[in-house]
Amino acid sequence: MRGLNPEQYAAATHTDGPLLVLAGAGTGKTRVLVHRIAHLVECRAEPWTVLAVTFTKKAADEMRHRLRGLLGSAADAMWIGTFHATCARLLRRWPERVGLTKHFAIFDDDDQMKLIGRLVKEAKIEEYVTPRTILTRIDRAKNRGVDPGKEEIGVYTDEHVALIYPKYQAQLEKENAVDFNDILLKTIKLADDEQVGARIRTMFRHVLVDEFQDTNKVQYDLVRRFADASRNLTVVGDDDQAIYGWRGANPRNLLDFDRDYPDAKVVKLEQNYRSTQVVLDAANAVISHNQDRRGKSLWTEAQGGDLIEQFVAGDERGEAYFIASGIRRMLDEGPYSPSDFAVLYRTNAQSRVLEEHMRACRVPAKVIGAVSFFERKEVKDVIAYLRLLANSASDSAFDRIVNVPARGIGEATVERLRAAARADGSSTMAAARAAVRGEVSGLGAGPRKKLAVFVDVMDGLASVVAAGASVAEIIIQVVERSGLRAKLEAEDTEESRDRLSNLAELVTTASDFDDERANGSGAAMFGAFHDEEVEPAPAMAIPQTAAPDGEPSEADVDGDGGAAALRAADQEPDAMVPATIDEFLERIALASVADQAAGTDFVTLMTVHIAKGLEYPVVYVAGLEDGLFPSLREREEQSQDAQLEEERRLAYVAFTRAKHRLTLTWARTRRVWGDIRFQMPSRFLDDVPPHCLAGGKLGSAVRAPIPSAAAPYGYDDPWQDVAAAPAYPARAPARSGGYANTAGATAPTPVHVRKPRTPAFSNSRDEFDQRSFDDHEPVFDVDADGAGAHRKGRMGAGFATGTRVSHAAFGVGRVLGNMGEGADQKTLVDFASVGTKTVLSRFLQAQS
DNA sequence: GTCGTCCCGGGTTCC
DNA sequence: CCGGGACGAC
Repeated sequence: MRGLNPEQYAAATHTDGPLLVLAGAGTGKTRVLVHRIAHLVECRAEPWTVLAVTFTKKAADEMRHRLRGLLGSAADAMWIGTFHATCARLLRRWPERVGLTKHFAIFDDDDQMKLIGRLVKEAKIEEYVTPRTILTRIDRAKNRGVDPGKEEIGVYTDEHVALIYPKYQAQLEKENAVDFNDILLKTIKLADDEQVGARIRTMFRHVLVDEFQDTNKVQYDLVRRFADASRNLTVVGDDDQAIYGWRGANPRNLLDFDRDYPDAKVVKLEQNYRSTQVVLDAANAVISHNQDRRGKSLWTEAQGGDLIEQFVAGDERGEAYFIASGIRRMLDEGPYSPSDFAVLYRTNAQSRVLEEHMRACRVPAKVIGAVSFFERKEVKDVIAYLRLLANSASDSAFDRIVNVPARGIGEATVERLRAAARADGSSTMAAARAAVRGEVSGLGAGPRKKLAVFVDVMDGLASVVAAGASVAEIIIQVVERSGLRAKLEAEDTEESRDRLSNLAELVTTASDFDDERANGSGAAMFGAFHDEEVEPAPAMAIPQTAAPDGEPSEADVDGDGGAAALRAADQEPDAMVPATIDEFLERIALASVADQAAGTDFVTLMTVHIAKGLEYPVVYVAGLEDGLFPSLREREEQSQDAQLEEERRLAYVAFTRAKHRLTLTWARTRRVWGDIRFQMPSRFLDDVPPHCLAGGKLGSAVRAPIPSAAAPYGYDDPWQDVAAAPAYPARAPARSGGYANTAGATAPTPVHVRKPRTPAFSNSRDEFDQRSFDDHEPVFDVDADGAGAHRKGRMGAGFATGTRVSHAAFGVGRVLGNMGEGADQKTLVDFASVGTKTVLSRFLQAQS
């Protein structure tokens, strides 16, 4: 408890009952949470009765990591997880209570859109609504715990949603799947269940929730249930950082917490330990314009500080160049390393030009978010194979991959299968099998043969799974047997090589997962750094593994076994599908962009949303333009004012990420979807007090009204303003934006942005480092013709340099060298298809 | 049924 | 400006 200020101490050592911690940015919120948990474990509660809930896995990981510093391995005994991961685990424990089976799948946005798209088409209403609209409405209703089919908009219910939603939900049910909202909703149902509800509501004696301002109604309802018995509910948040209104978050949950819990102790944390006074003044000035806030003001002992730089560029490339070259210079001159910098922006679309200029200026940078790895087409395809393997009822997975890679099975065939499946209430996969046996009418010999090929592929893969292959091995086999590898290799384009290497990356991910699972318990899902077996304290009976007969004894997990009971959820063996596939799929579905490691050697480029909770010595906020930041799009569910207030909070979050230096930039013109927009400075720039700014006020007298149909750019005559701007014919990287307040903008040497032939930094993680698999024998020889047929007993010898070898995923290549020995021995191979890779030797076969 | 070309539209933000 | 869907040619 050392080093806490009085308020922090009061929060950390609060005894029992509800506690509300209103914590401003940079006030040591996480620190207090961690100390509070440590305090609880040391004096008030057994660790496994503590539940800490976060929004992102990264936040959970961070918390566990810090807790380990205080508590050691006891930190592993408690339950620290995201809302969704926690709930998913509860559902896996008692799936049948809410109409699921243990192997339920999680539908992501893509799956939802595809399904709704199909339903919209079938209902022939595609001229009236887009699937996106329907999905948004469904999500919005579910966020609020309302039945989407019955939600009233104005005085009437949305007929299209009312038509589609029941079909949508029915299909989910049929596929044994849930969407993100269902995960939470069904968990609430579980907590209200007469059989198991009481257990869930008494599982935890202390419940702590981080970023409470971001909870929506359903999440709040859920948390209240978790804390139902004990009332030991600690919520921590900052109403000024409520930036998820668009996904149903309700800051009133935080603001009115002491109305629901009148006996709640309230602690305010206002001393900021992160930023300089200058940065705080700017942030406070912006947020002070908001009406609807609980009101607290941050202060710091770090008086003064570097003034805030501002820069206005001619266009987005000038802006990007200014930022990239500025960082380059600081790296060259200063005591800075790349990880000291973050560039924040409002929308992902801004990332690209920034990334390009970073590259051109040889600044190692990484974009977080945008198209997440798991959203790549080829990755999703392989995942769909896994999903279909794990659950043959998954029509959505079937749809996705029957014909990927193309094997001549077209829409007409699939539609017949669908009809057949509908007729006898089975899945399309089952119908495909029936068709191969000739039991589906209307299918000729041709389609039948092609379906047989597909069914064979799936059966072959099933035997790989049944033989006990690890997830990484299964994925390698999927890539091979599906023909994906062959197809991508045949294409042999830059893109196809890229895709192959993404698949290799997927194998690496799976392999990490296998490792974790091999040496951890089910808790590996939650703990970030789960390197060792969870140590139960001697006196406690935490069932870490299933009893010999495979069933964890109910008596053991009953009562106070909170975290342990959850961990036990995945320990029950299943005849056909190992829980590992489910677990892997779940992890992927619940992975978030924020979880992508902000590398230690990179400048981080990300949206403001993702940056919440992070801090950097030097921060650039780009694109401070009216209409972009604040975004002024019309949205149906929020008033203009409410929206603007949220944007303001977003700016507040952005500014307060900076520890020492903050630079605000905007561009007078910006390309949006190909055409050039003329931009006005953000109104938030006006709010920054002049005394904080290097060079005084920005030339920002012109205020853009909210865009309208008559003035789509927000003002009447865009050209009028351009006349004042520097001539702008050649869209070359802008030198400076024209206005003079550009301290530090020394005239740069013109740099032509082009893709460098060799990247300045290499993403040098070995893309095909499969690392240690389980120590069992490789399983590739499950059938004679297995393309990955693996020769046993040839370990440790390695391959002579120059030997031609083949690999299930990468094809043929030439050996460059060996390293390591035994099962871990690796070989460096120059593959024809994907270039040089390090692979485990036992996955190679010598070519004669 | 596949593959190429053209056209249209893109929800900002995420678990 | 991109990518996905629609449509037409093999």
